[in-house]
Amino acid sequence: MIRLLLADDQDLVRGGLAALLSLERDLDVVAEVGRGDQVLRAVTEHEPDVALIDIEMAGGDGIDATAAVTASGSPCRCLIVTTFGRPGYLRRAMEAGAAGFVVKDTPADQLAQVVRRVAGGERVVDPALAADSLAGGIDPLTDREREVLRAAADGASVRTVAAQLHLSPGTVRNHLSSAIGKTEAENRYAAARLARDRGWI
Amino acid sequence: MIRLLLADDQDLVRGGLAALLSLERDLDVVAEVGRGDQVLRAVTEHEPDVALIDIEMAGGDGIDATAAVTASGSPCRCLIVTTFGRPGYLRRAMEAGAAGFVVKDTPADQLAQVVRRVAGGERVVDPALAADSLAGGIDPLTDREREVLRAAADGASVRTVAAQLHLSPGTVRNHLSSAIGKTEAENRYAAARLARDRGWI
DNA sequence: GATGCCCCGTGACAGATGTCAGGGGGTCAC
DNA sequence: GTGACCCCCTGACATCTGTCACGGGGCATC
Repeated sequence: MIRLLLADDQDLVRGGLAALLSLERDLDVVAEVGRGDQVLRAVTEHEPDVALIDIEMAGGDGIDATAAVTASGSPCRCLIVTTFGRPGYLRRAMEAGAAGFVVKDTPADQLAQVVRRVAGGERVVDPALAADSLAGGIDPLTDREREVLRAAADGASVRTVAAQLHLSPGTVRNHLSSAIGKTEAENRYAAARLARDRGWI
Repeated sequence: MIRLLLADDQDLVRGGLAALLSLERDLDVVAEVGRGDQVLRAVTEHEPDVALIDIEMAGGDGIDATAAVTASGSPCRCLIVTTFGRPGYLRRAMEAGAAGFVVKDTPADQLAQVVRRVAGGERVVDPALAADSLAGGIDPLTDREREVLRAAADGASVRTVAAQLHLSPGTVRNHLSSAIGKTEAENRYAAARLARDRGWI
């Protein structure tokens, strides 16, 4: 039997996945959690072979949870199952020690097979996504640029961002301008959107 | 037997819901679709009693799909099952003739009961959401304002938006200004974010 | 020590943006 | 037919934004 942990903040999705995977004779869902920061504890407590982890969860990023499991030295293998196939997510997940990465568009009948391969020691990555990730290139932004872009992403004025980060307005504008140039966007908002889609911020 | 149609663009979620609902003896999933614009055809073809429809789908809004089913005169009752509990979504769904509205945070073991109640003729609405909806107020935007705001939301320039909607740049700026005023936002992007969170666009 | 990169800041410029006043046209309800 | 809306457009204005040139300081690496 392959023991599974499910981490997803949407109850219906989690329950659905549990029902789906329980149809397989060799799979056993031994625990479910609804928050990223509960993953590690559940892993140590229930000792699953594979943890299926969503990225965007209330209460902690799934990638952080993956990193925590990896750092703990647990033999549990983390399989990211996420809505958003952003190249940056894939890269960050792999850096965090994930053993697999699939998007929720994956056909339902393939999930069990992916779980088995991950449990068997393989690394399983959505092939289309892997290509995107290579094509998308690496993050050209500096730490400050990321920070400023993130702060400005939802429409805050330059003055607000400057006050928030304890910078002069001119400096904020310079960082934004630089980020806009690097992303080849038309303005800060398009730049923020691009950076987010690529998983840079 | 209650006949069900599932509409969700994420294969894993759809498959999970199907597995979950198939555990119930009185429920029968007779069809699945992955696009909003395929809902109506599937309804006429398979004649389900209840259609579970996601809102945010590739290939057509679930609310539009609900409206189409309602307009067709089909006896099929539409139950919106969505990630985002935005007040405006609820209102729009109800206007489109939805018979129920639940978020994906709903406990998995309650879904079947909701489906039965909807099939039985009840209107079932997430209670917390209904309260939000009443508190959130109604959409003050005009059709044009919504359209312009949506087009400008991801960073397109005024010129681009104007060309896209066949308007003069000045008119676009006037609509945007009006929308900004109504949402009490600082700029178009903050206005777009606010309007989206409230389900207005 | 020189070079390179990043950070922080200033000043200046063109162009974009948000706002306002004003005008013409359409539709709908009273 | 008179308002009350909404739509579309114009022109003008102050402000914000994106860009550039320039400087100083810190911290690496060679």
